[in-house]
Amino acid sequence: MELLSQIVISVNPKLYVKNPETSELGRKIIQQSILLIDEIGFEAFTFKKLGERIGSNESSLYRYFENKHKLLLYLTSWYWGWMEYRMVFETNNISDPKQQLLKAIEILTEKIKDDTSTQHINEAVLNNIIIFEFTKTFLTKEVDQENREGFFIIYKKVINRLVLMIQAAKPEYPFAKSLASSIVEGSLHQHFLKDHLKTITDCNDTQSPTHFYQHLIEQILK
Amino acid sequence: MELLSQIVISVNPKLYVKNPETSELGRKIIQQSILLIDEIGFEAFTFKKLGERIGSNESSLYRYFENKHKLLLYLTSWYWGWMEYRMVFETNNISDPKQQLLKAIEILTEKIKDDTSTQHINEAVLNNIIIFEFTKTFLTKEVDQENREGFFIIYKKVINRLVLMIQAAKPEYPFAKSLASSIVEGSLHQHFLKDHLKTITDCNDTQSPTHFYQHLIEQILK
DNA sequence: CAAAACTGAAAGTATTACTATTATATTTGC
DNA sequence: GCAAATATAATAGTAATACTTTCAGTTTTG
Repeated sequence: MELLSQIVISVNPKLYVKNPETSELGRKIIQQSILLIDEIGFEAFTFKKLGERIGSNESSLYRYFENKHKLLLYLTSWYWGWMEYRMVFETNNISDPKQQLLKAIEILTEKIKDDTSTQHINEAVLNNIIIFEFTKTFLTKEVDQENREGFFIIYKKVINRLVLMIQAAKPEYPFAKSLASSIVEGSLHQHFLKDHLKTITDCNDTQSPTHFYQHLIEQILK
Repeated sequence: MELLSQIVISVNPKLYVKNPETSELGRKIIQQSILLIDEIGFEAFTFKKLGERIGSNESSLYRYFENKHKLLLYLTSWYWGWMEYRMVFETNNISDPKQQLLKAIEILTEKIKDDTSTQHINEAVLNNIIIFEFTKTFLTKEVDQENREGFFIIYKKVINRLVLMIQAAKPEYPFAKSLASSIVEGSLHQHFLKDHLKTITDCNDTQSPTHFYQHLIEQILK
């Protein structure tokens, strides 16, 4: 589904030195970093390699992002901002709380296959990066400070929107927050297992994490 | 609860160059690496720092482990081996499938508070490391090869034991594997959120991840 | 008691993750 | 249209990381 030909997601300005959306080089950094991180993994990814790939000098990239960790936080924030936008846009015309919740879970847990929303961001590849790298962005010794600086605020907003939908569908359920965070993190995990540790998941080409979590929600709402 | 004063957990020999259980230096590496990784985090952890801490040379540590990633795989394998042992030991006298399942979930999701089983391994601190670092051991580009080499086999055995218990309690449930992997990974995640991103979990000092998952299982078994 | 195995000390290498400086190119504001 | 400001590129440099190698001394063991 085509939402808007050119959507703009705003990301915490503390994550960049210079806003990459304001120049050609900045957009190239975003576009190519997504592809390069997907290809070689975040550990092996360096600004030097990215510079070589886009025909730019390493030092120029440091004028946009302090370090590669901040760049990854930028990419993941953009992703969750985009997800929040889709979540609001695609559920606001559904009046039945249960149906709205099921739709939100579909949006949050399905694999992204298309690259439609923006020129320079390939959302399908970015989704792969989220599956592999998102968890690592907060499993660090700096998490408390970075949380205080608001680096995870968009992600928490997404979770809290899901919490509200769970509460609307079943007000007496006592673990709405834990359930919401479990679903979002858990679906990334199930996507990973489906591709790499198949023996400990039921998910495959015919049964997606979306089915698992929608089935789970049906049981809980009963 | 005291299981055995000296339990021995066997770990895939491919994970080490020389078995650390066979020498004083080896046991010191295990003991102090757990404490140091917990203190400074795995990213900042180096063999040089560990060497300084235990009064040994960096090069000596490389005679036990190829690199710090393998050392972390060793520690996490030991942990899951210990969990499997506890899971079997503490549930085999429970005949009711539902009660057995609830007990297994308790063991797998509760925070480890004591350090009772072994001389040189502090299980409570190791549990903290698992919460912070375990997910990162497989979210790498090398996961498929390392999986083929059997580096995650003990973890998969733990999940599969839980799968069998879910199936015994409710044979018609269609997502036993995904549920089992969700519970184990998810409880680590909930423990993390409880300490660092409190606004997106219901877990706290009075309500633990164990309560959340036991409540969830009750709903599913209905 | 000699050989083998283990440990420590020191030095060396390639890479990473930056920072600093200077030169050049491009944009913009008047 | 031109000066000033800004952006980018090129180069060099630094400290730390993640090892590897060599060699010497010490301990274990058959």
